Amino acid sequence: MKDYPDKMTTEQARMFQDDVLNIVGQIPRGMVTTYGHIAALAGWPSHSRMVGRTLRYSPEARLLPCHRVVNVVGRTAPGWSQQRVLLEEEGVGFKANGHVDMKRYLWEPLL
DNA sequence: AGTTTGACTGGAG
DNA sequence: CCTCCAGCCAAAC
Repeated sequence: MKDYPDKMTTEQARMFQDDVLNIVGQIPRGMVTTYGHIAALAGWPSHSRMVGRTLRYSPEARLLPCHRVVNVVGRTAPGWSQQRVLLEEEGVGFKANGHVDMKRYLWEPLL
């Protein structure tokens, strides 16, 4: 029994990236979600890193609220200080350590 | 075809 | 709370 997922085909990778972008477009204003949640919702729970890569390099991501994606502890993306500003503008609160207060602002997409 | 690289994650110290 | 560190895995080298 396979207890690990199959390696992605390039076709599956393409679909995964489409799903990621669609999911990001659904994050409500003033909320955030995580790379892991998005990967799981797209059907590949172990591909959180690929979610990050998709948002970083996909041109379409520019048109989406990708600033609403943070890591599992509420950490904003490395080298993108504007992300915090954008989130605070829509009311997302940060803790003293510079992380999003996930207790209040995490949006968990319905499966 | 082998190695390195991350917008990641969970756990250890 | 913070800093490694191992595991992760498609992509880029």
